[in-house]
Amino acid sequence: MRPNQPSLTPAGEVKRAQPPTLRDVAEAAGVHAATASRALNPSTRRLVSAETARRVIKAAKTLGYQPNPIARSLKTAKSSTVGLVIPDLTNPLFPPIVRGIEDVLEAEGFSAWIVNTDNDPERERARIDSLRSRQVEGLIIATARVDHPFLEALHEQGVKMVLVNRRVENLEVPCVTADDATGIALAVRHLAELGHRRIAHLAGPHSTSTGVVRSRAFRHAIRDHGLEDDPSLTVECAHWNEADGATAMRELLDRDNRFTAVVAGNDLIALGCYDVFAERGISCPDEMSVVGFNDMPFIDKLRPPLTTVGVPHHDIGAEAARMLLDCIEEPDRRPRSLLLPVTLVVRDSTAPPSARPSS
Amino acid sequence: MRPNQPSLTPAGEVKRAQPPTLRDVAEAAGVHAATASRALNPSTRRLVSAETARRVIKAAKTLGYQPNPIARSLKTAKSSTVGLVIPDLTNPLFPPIVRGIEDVLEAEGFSAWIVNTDNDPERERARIDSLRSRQVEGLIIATARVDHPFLEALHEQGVKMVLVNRRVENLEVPCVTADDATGIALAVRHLAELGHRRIAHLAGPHSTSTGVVRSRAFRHAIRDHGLEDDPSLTVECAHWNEADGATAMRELLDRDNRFTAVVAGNDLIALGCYDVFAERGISCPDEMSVVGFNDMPFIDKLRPPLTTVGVPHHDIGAEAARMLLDCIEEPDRRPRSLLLPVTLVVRDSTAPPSARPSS
DNA sequence: TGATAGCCCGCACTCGTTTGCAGTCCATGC
DNA sequence: GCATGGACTGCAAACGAGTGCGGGCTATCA
Repeated sequence: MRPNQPSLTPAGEVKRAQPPTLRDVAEAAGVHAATASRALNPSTRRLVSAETARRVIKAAKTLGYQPNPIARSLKTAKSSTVGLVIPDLTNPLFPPIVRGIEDVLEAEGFSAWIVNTDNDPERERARIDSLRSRQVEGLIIATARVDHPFLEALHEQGVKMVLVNRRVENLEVPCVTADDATGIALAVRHLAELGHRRIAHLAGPHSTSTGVVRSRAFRHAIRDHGLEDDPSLTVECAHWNEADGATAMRELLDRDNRFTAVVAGNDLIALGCYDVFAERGISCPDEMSVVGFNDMPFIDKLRPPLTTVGVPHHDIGAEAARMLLDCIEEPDRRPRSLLLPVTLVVRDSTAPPSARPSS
Repeated sequence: MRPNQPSLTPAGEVKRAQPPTLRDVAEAAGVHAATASRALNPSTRRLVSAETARRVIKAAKTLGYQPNPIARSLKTAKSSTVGLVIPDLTNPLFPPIVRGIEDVLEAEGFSAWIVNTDNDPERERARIDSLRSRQVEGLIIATARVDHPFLEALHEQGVKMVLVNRRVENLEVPCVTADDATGIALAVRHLAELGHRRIAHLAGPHSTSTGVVRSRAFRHAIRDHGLEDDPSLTVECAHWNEADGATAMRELLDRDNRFTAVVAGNDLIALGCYDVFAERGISCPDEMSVVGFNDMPFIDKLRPPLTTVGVPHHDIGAEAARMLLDCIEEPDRRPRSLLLPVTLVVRDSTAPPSARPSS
C-alpha cells in the first residue's frame, strides 16, 4: 500500500492524503513516471506522443497534481527563487520596491526571499550565505553601503545580481536607480526660480552611494544656476533619518542664518527639519523652504505638505527584477544599468523667500 | 572525477568549485556519509563516537560545509520555513509585524516566505497553495477578512497556522491580536474626560473582524460612560483607507453637525478626516477632536499630531511566530489566543470641545 | 522480406541528505 | 570458549523529479 495515497488503516479511519506525486499521475495515466515528467514539461513535451501527453495532463489535472519544487530544485539545481537583500523593511522606502519586484517575479513563476540586514555587514554576509544555500538563482541587493566588502567576491563566483538604489564603481554589475542627479537639479532649479539665492544642503551619509551622488549633484546644480556656492552650506547627516536630519539642521542654523532654503537628502531628513522649525519657531515655507526626496507615502499629509522629488519605487523594483531575470536567462549579456526618471512634486513647503531675514 | 570537486579540465583551467557536499566532508574525515550526517546533527550525535564526531565537525569546518536545505527538505518533508500571508506589504501596518515575526523565526533557524494577497480571495488561495507546495511548516495569516472560505479546510487538513490581527469564530485556531476593545475604550474615556458628550465613530469595514470588534467596543464604551448613544453617529467605511474615511466623514457631517469628536477605526481613516477638515475649514482640535488607531510611523508628524491608540506591532509579530513554532513542535497543544495590551498616545488632535458649535 | 530510420517510451541513475537495518568489534559474563 | 550485549559505523533505500540511453515498434524503401 502506497503511503501517499488516501487509504484505509486496519482500524478503518481515513488517513491523511498526501499530495499526489508524479508517479501517481503516471500510474493514473497508465504510463511511466519519466514519460509523465516529459509530458508535463512544455519543453520536453515534443518527446512524447500527443495522445499520451493529453492523457497525462488530464490525469494531472484531475488529481490536482502540483510538482514538488523542492524535488525539482534538488535535481535541477535551480529554485525559481531570488534573494532580496534590504536593510530594513520598516523603512517606508522599501515596501513599494518589494512589491514591484514581486509583481514581475510572480508573473515569471519566481518568488523572492526577503532578508533584512539592518545595515550590519556581518549580518548581511550571514543572510546572503543562507540565501545561497537555499539555491537562490540571483540576488537583488538594496543595501546602500558604498563599500562592497564581498560583493566583488560574489560577483567573481558568478552569482547573478543586480543592485538597486546604489551604484558601485569598478564593478561590472547592473544596477537600477532613480536619476538622483536630475532630481536634485530639479529641486535646485525650483528653488532658484522662486528666487532663492542661498540654499543649504543636508546631505545623506557619504558612506552610501546615493549620499555622495546627491551631494555632488547639488554642488553642480548650484554652480549651474550661478547661486552662492558656499561649502559650509552643506552638512552631512550621520544617517538617513529624522533625528540626524534634525541635528544637522541645528548645526547649520547655529553657524549661518542667511540661507532661505534647504534641499534635504531625503524625506526623513526633511522631517527632521520640520522638527527643528517647530523647536525654534521658524515658519515654513514663509521663512524657510524645504524640499525632500522620495515622496514617501503620507508625506503629503504633513503640515505643510512637503515639496519633494517623486521616485518611481515600484518601477525600480520591477525593472530590477526584470533585469535579474534577464541575467539568469542569458548569463552572457553585458550588464547594463538603468536610470529611472524622477519628477518634482511641488507642494506647500516651498515658497519665495520672504523679505525679512530668517531668524 | 567528481564533478563537484575543484578540478582541472583537460585544457587546464580551473573549473568553478561547487559547494562541498556531505560526502566531501565524510571523505575528508575518512568516514561514511551516513556517519558524517549523524555527527553533524546534534540530535543524532550521540550515535557516533566522540572522536569521529570531532573529526567530522573539524572537516566540515575546514571545507566550509553548509548542509543543503533543499536536499534535507526533500528527505525530511520539513523546510524550516513558514508562510506569511498579508494583504499588502505597502500598508505601513505590516512591516513592523513582519520584522517581529522574522526576528523570532531567525533565532530558531526558520525563515518566512512573504506573500501579498491584495485581499483577493482567489489570489490568496493560489499563493497559499504555492506556499504549501514549498513545504512550509506553518502559516501566519494576517489577511483580515472575517469570512474564512478555506481556512477551515486548511485547518482540517492539519495545516498549522496562527492568525494575527484577526479572530475567527467557531474555529479552533490560535490568534494574536491587539486588545482592540480596551483600545477603543481608552479612546472614548479620553474624549469623555475632555468633556465630549456626542462622539461619532468611523468604523472599519464589517467584513473584517477588527472592524466589527472595534465598533462593538465603541457602542459599549459609549454606554458605559453614559454618553449620547445615537446609532446614526456610526458610519462604516468601505475600506481601511483615507479615501473611504473621507467619504464617511463627509456623509456624517452632512447629516449631523452636533458631534464634537470622532474615533476613527484606524489612523488611515483619521487621515481621511484631516482631508475633510481641510476641505471644509474645520479646525482640529479646536472644533473637532479625532483619535486614530495603530500609531503608524510618522503619524506624529502630522499637523496636528494625531492622538491614537498605540499597538505593539513588533510584539504581535513576535508572539505570533513564537506561537506558530510552539504548534509545530508540539502539535497536540490546545490552541490558545493572545490579546496584547495597547496604550493611548495622547497628542494634539484632541482637546476639550469648544463653546461655539462646530460648523 | 529484410534492413534502416524515426518516433515513443521505459529503465535506471542522479541530485544531497536522512535513517532503518545489519554488521563489526570489543568487553563482559557464565 | 561461547553467547550476550552494547557501542559504533557502513550499507542501501528512500524523498520526488529530471534525463541520457537504449530498446521496441511501426513505417518506409530497396
